[in-house]
Amino acid sequence: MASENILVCVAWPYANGDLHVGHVAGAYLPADIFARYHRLKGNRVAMVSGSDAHGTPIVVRAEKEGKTPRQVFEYFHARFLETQKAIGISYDLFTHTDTRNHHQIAQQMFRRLLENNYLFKARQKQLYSETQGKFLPDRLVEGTCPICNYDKARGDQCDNCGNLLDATQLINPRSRIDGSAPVVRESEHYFLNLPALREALLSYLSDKDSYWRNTVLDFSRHYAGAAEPRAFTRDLTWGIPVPLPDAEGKCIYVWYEALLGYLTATVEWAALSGRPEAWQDFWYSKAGDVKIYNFIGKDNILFHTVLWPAVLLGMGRLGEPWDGAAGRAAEAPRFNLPYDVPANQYLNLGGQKFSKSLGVSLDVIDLAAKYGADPVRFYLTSIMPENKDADWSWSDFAQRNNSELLAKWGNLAQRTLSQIWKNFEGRIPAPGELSEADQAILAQSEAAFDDVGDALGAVRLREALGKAMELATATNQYLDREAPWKTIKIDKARAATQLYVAARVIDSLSVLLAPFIPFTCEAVRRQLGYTDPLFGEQTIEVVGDDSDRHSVLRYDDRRAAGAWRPSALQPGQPLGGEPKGLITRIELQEKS
RNA sequence: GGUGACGUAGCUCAGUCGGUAGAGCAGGGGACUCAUAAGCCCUUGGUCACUGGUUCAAGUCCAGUCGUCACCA
Repeated sequence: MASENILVCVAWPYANGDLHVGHVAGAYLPADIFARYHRLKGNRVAMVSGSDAHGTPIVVRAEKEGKTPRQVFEYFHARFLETQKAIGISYDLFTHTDTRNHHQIAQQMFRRLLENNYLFKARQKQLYSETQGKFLPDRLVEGTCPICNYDKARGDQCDNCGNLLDATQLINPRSRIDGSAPVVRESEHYFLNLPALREALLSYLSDKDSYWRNTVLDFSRHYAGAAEPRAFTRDLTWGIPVPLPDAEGKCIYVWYEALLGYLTATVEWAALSGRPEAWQDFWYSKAGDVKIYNFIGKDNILFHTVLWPAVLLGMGRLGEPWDGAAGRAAEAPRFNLPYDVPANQYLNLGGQKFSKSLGVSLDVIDLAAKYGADPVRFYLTSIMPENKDADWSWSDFAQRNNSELLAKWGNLAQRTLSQIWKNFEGRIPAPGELSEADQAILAQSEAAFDDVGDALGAVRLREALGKAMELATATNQYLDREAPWKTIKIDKARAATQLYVAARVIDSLSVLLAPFIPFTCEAVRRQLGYTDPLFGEQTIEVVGDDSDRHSVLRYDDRRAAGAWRPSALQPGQPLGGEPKGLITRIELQEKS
């Protein structure tokens, strides 16, 4: 089968607060599972994301803490790198939006959209703070709600009656920064002409019925069909400046340049890999063998299914050369649009939304350190909010870990390998003739590569994990029926065959489960005596020259030897030492 | 307010073209003992949110209600 190019785009975390398990369950983990599967499958994979470094909340936080916006975002960016490494999110590149590369391409985007007439200027009324000498973002204004008279309504929405507001309608508006009263001023902005792209967007959305989630599709179509122009610029200081002489003090609206990060991160990844053109293999459709997947949370759906495709369509004839030197080729390739946007719902904690300010949070690094990355990954996959919101429960976490991950998978490897270790000098025993039962379980393990693979390919991850676990259960059943611990007392050759068969299925399982619980699977692989790893290595590196130095997460796959195919375990292979338990029991005390 | 999705056993979820509900875990019972008191076998749990409609027949289609969530100047 021809190999595919799979671009795994992951939502960009906003760098003004730590990540929590909700983020992991919603976007990063599903993306990682999916990317690992495709790597094992032998496809060309690039998984990219980064920190969203710009925008108002970072400026506000910086002002509050007496820091620069850069200091704030760099602090969280560094923590993002550690967090994602700890939980094993295998980005080919996790960068950020304040790189030279990103700035340059974002300004290119703006120019091309303007040239192609998808941006137009219009005046907009906005609240202006005279004490601060700048326009106030809606959310930084407070006042009395014109609908319900609640006196602490925010500029974008009233928390009391729930209605969306226009900040200029607020009665007695005041700045949330210094309490002063802002005035209404007109400001000129660029707007993205979505109506002009409506037909193209609806056409793009027209063939997604068979595989898009129903939480995504109808919603997107409805919005695309009624799309109005949307502001593309903001009066901001911390962002990417609009590249026009008469646009001082205006930046590209942070959402659009953050979305562009999928493209700019791929460009940066290609450059760092020493093949600067490689990004085109994912973004320009040459042979129809490219698929772009966007892993996001449900709050971001419209941005990825409508606004981002609109930008890509609008840039449309952007040619090959980013420097523009070669001009616009008449037949320049078009950008690939997202093939699938498998948006997840939310993961809550004790029925409440994750919220740092309310103390509703779970630190990912802590969890990984205390319980191991795989138990957390396993549990989060089991409850992954693919169709509806899910809830983190400590008792459920412990139960899943002890009764499923440990009992079925960890124990299966342990019981098999320890018998081999004790009775066959620590080497994979040589099988004799295979019985029907032996052949049946081996056949089941081979079929699992298709079953589990199909579900993974369709981004039905919970289902895929369930199917892989079924094989583990079947193998436990096989062992109980065959009882090699009894056989060995009367027929050692037969016991050798039984344990060889079990070890071989476990070897297959170490691949089938690897996308979900890579750390445990690597450990089993080492115990089976392999010396090369399934996956590559994640590293945090500093890249760029003096004026553009930044830290990134990278993935080096040169040693990766894993392949999505049934085990060909060699008899005689020495085990990698005395088998040890893979999973630790979780005993719950105080937490519920 | 508008749009969309979701609401099935204690928990997490399946239910394809409509034919009176399934799995894993938890709970109960049993035989074994290689294994981290794990594994295996058997088993108890459901007015499928509510109301009305279409139909010989609805968890499954239609309308409405309630609840949850997200998005929308």
